Amino acid sequence: MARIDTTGLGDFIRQQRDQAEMSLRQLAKAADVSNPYLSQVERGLRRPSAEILGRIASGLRISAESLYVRAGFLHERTGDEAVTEAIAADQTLTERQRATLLQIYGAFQAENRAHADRADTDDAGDPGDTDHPNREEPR
Amino acid sequence: MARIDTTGLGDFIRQQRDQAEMSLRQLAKAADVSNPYLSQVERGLRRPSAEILGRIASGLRISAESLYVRAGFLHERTGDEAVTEAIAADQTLTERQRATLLQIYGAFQAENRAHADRADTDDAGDPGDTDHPNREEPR
DNA sequence: CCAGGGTGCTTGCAAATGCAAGCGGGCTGC
DNA sequence: GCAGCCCGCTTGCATTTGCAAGCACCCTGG
Repeated sequence: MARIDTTGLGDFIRQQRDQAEMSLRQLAKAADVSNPYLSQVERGLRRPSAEILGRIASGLRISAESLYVRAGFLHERTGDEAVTEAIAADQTLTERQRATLLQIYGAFQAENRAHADRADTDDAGDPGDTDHPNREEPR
Repeated sequence: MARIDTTGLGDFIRQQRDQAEMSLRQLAKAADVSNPYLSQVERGLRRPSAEILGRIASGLRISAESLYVRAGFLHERTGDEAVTEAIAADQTLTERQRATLLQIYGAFQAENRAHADRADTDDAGDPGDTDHPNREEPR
């Protein structure tokens, strides 16, 4: 009983597979992975390599990143981390432009924090009533 | 025989290691990976698992993502994709703030494009792969 | 000269990955 | 009944990962 215990990853995969209403063999074929191995992965008996993980992700039509995060190969990034990192890493911007963006971003966050602090009493100004679900559609 | 040909990943790691002025053994220790194995990885003889890859990334003080991209486990996201996605997905901002940031970002890019256009005509769209891998700035 | 430490590389070997083949069981239709 | 086709799971087994130990080489310095 080599209890490898990658549970969470396997559960997640199975959950996604159920949600997509695919059988284990269907996903195995779509992901180009043998069905016995996929079965073992889903039950946490085996720890799939990154390549297999990527294929499973593509078979599930989800981003590989989410699986890597689930597998613990990539640490989850909260929204603000993602933004600051992405901006800092963007080589298409000049250093000054990056700094400007980061500054504005920080100001927005500070503003929101201040708002949140005195949330209940004073709610003048920003009518944050409806946030339109814009085109960001997870596929 | 088994020419695995993960070249590009190994070269990238060695290049980053050189740039950080670390010896192979130093990086091996920092990454908690055996030095023979790291040597083989750098020469493209072995294909490291995601876990080892993550450890190497941490030893190099670079993001794990860049290594995954290099290893072909994650498709590359150009800087602007990453930024726009991150901003659009950030739920700590109001819709208006997101729109503002995206607008500013777009303006910066347009500005840079204009600059690049009248800078020189030869450099076509090729994103130079070896220039600046996204090295995170220590804050 | 040669101990001591540095560099990277080669060599077996335990352990893990990933698969082909096969197993038991549940349906449907002939 | 039973042939055919699904479902998921178990079982060997070739291949690969990743490491401990050891090799050859280059510097310093006592």
